[in-house]
Amino acid sequence: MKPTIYDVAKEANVSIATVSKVLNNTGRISEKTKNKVLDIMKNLEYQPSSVATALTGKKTFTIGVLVPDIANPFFAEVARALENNARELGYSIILCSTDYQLEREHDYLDLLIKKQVDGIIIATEPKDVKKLRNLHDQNVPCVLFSVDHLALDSHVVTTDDIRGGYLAGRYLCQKGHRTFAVITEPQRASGRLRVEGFKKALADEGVNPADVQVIEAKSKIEEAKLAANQIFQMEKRPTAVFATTDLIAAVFINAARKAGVSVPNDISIIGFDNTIHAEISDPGLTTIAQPIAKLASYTMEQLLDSIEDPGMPTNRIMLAPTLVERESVKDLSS
Amino acid sequence: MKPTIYDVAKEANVSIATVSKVLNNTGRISEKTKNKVLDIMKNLEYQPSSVATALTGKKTFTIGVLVPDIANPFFAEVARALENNARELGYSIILCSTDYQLEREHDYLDLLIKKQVDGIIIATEPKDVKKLRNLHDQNVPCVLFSVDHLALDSHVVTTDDIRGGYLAGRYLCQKGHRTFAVITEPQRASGRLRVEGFKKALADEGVNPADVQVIEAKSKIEEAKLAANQIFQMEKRPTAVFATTDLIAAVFINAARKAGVSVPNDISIIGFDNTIHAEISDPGLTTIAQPIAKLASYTMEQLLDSIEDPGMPTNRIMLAPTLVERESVKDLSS
DNA sequence: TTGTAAGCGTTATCAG
DNA sequence: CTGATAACGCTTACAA
Repeated sequence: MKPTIYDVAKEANVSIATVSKVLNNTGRISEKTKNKVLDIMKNLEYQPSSVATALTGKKTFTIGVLVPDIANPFFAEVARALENNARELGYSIILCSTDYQLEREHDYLDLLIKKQVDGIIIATEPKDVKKLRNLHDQNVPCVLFSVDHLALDSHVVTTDDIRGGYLAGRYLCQKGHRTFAVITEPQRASGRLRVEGFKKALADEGVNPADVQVIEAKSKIEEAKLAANQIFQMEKRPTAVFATTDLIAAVFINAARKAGVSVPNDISIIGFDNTIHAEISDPGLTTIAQPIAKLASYTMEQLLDSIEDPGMPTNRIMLAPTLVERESVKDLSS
Repeated sequence: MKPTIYDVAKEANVSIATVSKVLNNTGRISEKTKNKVLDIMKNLEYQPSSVATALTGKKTFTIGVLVPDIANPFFAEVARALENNARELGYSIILCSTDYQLEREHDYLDLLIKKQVDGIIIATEPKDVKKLRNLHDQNVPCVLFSVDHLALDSHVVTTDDIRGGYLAGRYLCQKGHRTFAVITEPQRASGRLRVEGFKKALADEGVNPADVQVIEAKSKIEEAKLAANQIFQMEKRPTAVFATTDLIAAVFINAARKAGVSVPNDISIIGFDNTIHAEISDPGLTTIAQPIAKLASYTMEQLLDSIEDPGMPTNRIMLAPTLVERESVKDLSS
């Protein structure tokens, strides 16, 4: 059996209270006994049980992270960033990948509550407001990551999607483009916001947003391929395309090659997220980068703050995306 | 505050023992009180604290998963598969991404022990045998996933890498190829095994394995690019290349295009892992698929079994990979 | 400076 | 069938 605090106490001829105190550096204890206890702990390879600690101390130092799909490169990056932050702060992460299924999300939420996690980070599109309200009522601190929902008053840390779309639109216009198509995920609020920002940029640059052809596709290979081909067959083919995810854009590039359309010579494309797809595709994909590391650290900060002070006002933090220039957009202006 | 078993008991005018019994369906209790208690639990939205349960019952229903990098598509898939299995079996997963750093691995291992996880799945290359022995001594069930180490006698579930390499080699030979290069990760044991199998296949097909040019590269974009270009500049350029990861192969394909070398017309390539890179690349990458879902379910099974019976003999399970044919290999035989 | 004892939310063993 | 009560490993007043 693993040694307990009692084993250490017995071996050191002190009480468990004393051991506890040297463990937590609380109270006052003589250097001598302190060292003795420390020594013995080392010898026995004593590790305090955080289960027991949690039962008394009320904290588990564990937080739950809900993502729709950990195999999606964006969320994988997110998970890595969050986990990194958590580790540095002494927390560990229970990973919950809902596979876009509401039921799993519910199950996980219940599970996390049972496990007494100190907080929850939600990166799945909030469909069931009730359930989330529940969390709030149960005093489980919770922050929404890169998703938003006005009906909820929980903390939110997100990329400024409108601005991201705007950046994409403005960039394309500045490169001399005037006719556009957009491929977007209709279910995701972020997708809609990105398109909104995109159109706003066009308007500001004097292009009629109504002329933009919007095609809907989930961020899956097959759907993206279909959407791409739809664009190649248009009679008035646009000179530039805005895809609201890198996966869609990467598939677009390959589909273009297959259709005998050259990127960026015949058609330009800009993506969103700056995942590995953008880096690996050929030509390299110009894209809007979400500041994942920053998002993650702000998220953890919000979460920990509201663990400390559950009554704190709910902030909505919106971080600016940036444009990463590669080779998928042609300059038509010169 | 969240309701406890005492709240339920008081409300129902029974003892906590009774509540506990209806909760676990143990002992005998009248339908009537049972229903009463059940009702009240529902009303109060009572969730038993699994922290308290863990303290008595000795099980946390949590397992730790160590991966080198969750943002690597292969490990992301692995995490998803493991997590899926775990969820179905009532376990949750603490995700630990070590970023290939030994120190982090140590820290995580200590953490997991403190958290009293019921078991640990290790998918990182075992560098420090001592630490793992420790786990064994501390009676923490543990299974190695897709890595192996003869010095360890823990459970192992892995792909038959030698066979995978063999499949790749045989396939290329059957397609009429006779001159080869290999790009492999030298640090990973799996990389070495894959190459070994590859050479074995060549030998069986009458090709001298000594003629194979082996180039080393980590599975990173930059290194893969370098390795690819090295091959394009060879005076005796091979007709086929075996890359021990899909990422390397995907980068190779793009580098080829940039170098004016056509895949598969001028040179053929075969990858390993069947990640999203293989699917998305153009041309589609012929590759060796690891049976991730199966690996995951066997792993969980081994782990749970050895949680039940810590003394069980340590199995080494090796699952067969399969070849997934796409368009990156040219048939030279006809 | 150190020790005693209550309490955290369960489970499990006995009695009743 | 139901209820006291000890035990799990630790923290934290409060005593000594």
